[in-house]
Amino acid sequence: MGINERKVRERNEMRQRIIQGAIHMFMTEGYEKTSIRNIAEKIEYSPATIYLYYKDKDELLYDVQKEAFQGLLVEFQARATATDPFERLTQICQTYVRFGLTNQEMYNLMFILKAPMNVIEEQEYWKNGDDCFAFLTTCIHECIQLKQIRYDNVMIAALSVWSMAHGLVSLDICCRMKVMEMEEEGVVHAITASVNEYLKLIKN
Amino acid sequence: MGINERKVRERNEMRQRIIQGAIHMFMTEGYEKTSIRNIAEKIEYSPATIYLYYKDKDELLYDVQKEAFQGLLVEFQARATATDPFERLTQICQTYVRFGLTNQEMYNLMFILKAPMNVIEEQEYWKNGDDCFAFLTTCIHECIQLKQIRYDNVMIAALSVWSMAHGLVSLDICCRMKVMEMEEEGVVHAITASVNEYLKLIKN
Amino acid sequence: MGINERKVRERNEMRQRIIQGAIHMFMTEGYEKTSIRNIAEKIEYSPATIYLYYKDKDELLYDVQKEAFQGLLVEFQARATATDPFERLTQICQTYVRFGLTNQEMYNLMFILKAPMNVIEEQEYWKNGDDCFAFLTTCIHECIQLKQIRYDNVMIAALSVWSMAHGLVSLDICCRMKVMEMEEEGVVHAITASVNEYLKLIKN
Amino acid sequence: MGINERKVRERNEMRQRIIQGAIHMFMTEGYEKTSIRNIAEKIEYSPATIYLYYKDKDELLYDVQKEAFQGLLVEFQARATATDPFERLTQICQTYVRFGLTNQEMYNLMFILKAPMNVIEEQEYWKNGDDCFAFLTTCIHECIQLKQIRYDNVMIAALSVWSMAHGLVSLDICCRMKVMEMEEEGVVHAITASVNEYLKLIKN
DNA sequence: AATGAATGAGCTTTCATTCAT
DNA sequence: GATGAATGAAAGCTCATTCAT
Repeated sequence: MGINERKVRERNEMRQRIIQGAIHMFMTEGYEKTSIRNIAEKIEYSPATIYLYYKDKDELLYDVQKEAFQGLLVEFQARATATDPFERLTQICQTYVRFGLTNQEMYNLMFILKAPMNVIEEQEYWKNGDDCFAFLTTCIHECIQLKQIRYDNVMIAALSVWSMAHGLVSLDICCRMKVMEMEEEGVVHAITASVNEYLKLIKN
Repeated sequence: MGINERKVRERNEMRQRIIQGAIHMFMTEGYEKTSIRNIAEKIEYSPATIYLYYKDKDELLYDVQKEAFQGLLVEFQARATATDPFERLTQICQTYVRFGLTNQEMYNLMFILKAPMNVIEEQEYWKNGDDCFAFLTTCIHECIQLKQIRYDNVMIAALSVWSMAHGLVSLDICCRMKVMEMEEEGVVHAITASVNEYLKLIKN
Repeated sequence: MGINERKVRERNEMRQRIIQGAIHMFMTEGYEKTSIRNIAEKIEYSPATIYLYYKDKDELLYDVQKEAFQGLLVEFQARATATDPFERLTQICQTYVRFGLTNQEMYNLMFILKAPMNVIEEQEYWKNGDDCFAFLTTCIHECIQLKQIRYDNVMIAALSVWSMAHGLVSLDICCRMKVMEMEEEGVVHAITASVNEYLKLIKN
Repeated sequence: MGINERKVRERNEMRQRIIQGAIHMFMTEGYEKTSIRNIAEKIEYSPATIYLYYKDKDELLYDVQKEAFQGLLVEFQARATATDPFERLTQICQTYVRFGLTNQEMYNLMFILKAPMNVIEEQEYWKNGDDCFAFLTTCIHECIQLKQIRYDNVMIAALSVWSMAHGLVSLDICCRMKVMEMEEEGVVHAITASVNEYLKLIKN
């Protein structure tokens, strides 16, 4: 028993080391320059070793993404704690945007890059995003039941809230905010304002 | 004068040829498989020739992006023709979403990919997206003046509308809709519904 | 004694398991995709375990080859049973060709691939092929004694018969029959015809 | 005109350089250790350069094989010059065997290795081996017309002669002659003897 | 203006093998 | 006896870019 458990633990520790190496490469060098070789070098193992833990690069990226989502969930649980559903929804939105803007490379991997999605088979759904999405959905469900928001369909409401937040964050990350003649500071302010306006709009 | 004009014209014609080759590669093979070599092959010139017209790949992509935006503008001008500002806003949103979902690779280049944005210098703004954004802004400006929508700040309103639409389209393109257990068909329906709900919400 | 015998038996059983795994890989995936790792996976042992039973890959292949030769010998014993030597020679040739064409990957290992031959030291002879070759030689010896064939030297005759059969089979396996403009079916027919013609030629 | 011709010539010269580099690697290091990188290093070019002249490794090997066949054809033309068809057939066989035994690695590439055959599309035939095979076929055709040999079908006869010679040479090259307890010298003698015996057998 | 030729740098992946446990 | 963990070495291949002509 103990021996098996140790083995499993060690295996997980190694996977963690790889994941952390990948995250480090992402954050310091960006996605483009993150290769299996680079990650291996970073954690001081040979490239071949990584293939003992991951079938291919996409699988590794998928796990890195999973890790990133756990980070977002932790943020949600720490910052979106209000008992009032609508108040909590506000906190969720603010946390989401804040997370995206401060962890741009991770956000990229979580919501924009295609690679990690390749491991998801046809007809299957995207498990990594599950818990965070459920966190949002649950909250919205409560909002609707209490008639706090002007949506009646949970799915549509959840998708809308998420899209608004994602739209704002991703346009910024992908540098598209440069259409507007604004300072960096102004952009962040506009994003926040837009989220708040949106929340006001949907409030009953 | 005549000679110079001809030269300029010829130069532009060649640039067009390159751009069209790139667009063709994008649409038939996708962004990942679009390399300078592939484009050159497509238009039956040597890779080196492309470098006579573009400093590097990013500059070329920037111009392809510009072309793509002209396409979107044409769509706007053709489909968002209502004289009533709010009605026109509705048409703009629908056209945008429709364009994104039917030209995914081009949308990718226009709003998601980082590469073409590298040419924009610090402090400069993003000229390619200009006209399309102005089209939206103008419309929203009118909506606000006629008090047709519940926003009062043009910038915030424009950013919000755009973000909502972009959020929906890009989450789909980037396969993130897979969190929700929906058929492909259902997804498109949900996107449309979300846009419509949003327009209802902002309507005065 | 009993203990030692059991150990030897167990060791042989394990070797058999490895060999059978290798054969399975050969036949289902072909030689190119047969790696130590694949074999180990197939028999559900670790790659390292194989090295407890075989010094290196070549040694393992040598043993797989030995097994394959036992298969050919069994075929000879089952199908080349005529008491008349020349008739038996005919049966041997037909069995050989048939075996080669229906077990191409194994034939490759037995008669073409270099790897398994690396274990044979200088000055040593090739024990794996021994029994099968003896089966042929014995038969030819009888043919010569009864003056049924137009050869007088057993070695030369055996080598000739073998070479003719091997030439035909291996040219087919190695795709060299493609010089001739023939259908797949025609090729098999030509091989059979060539063998028969050869037997007619050497018959006294 | 002159310019184009020079370009074509230079291109062929480069291809020759690559081919010769490959041949050199083959002969000094053997097939297994001949990689694109190795060849590139040998001729002091970068690996990428080779891909300007050959689509992939198989295509290069196909061309090396072509070169090797030209070498064999030259040998045929130099050594198989008798006007009497049967005599010429004898010369062909002897030349073939001699060529195989003295250029073992090239023979391997020409008649045994699978890689160069991958470029041949389904339904197509193997052009590289064409001329040499025709040289043999023509000769046999004449033999048959003059009733010098005991075969009546040209194809069967050609295939038989070739198979006998190839069987002898390839069994030697692939070290299978080690079944027989013979010195290296004895083996060569046995091969020669077998060819001669065969020729005697088929002679009318 | 156009290009043929070339490359440095990089990629993902696979393999036979070793060794401490 | 068995293995999990690890790796050095190598493979084929692609790309953006440069430069002499």
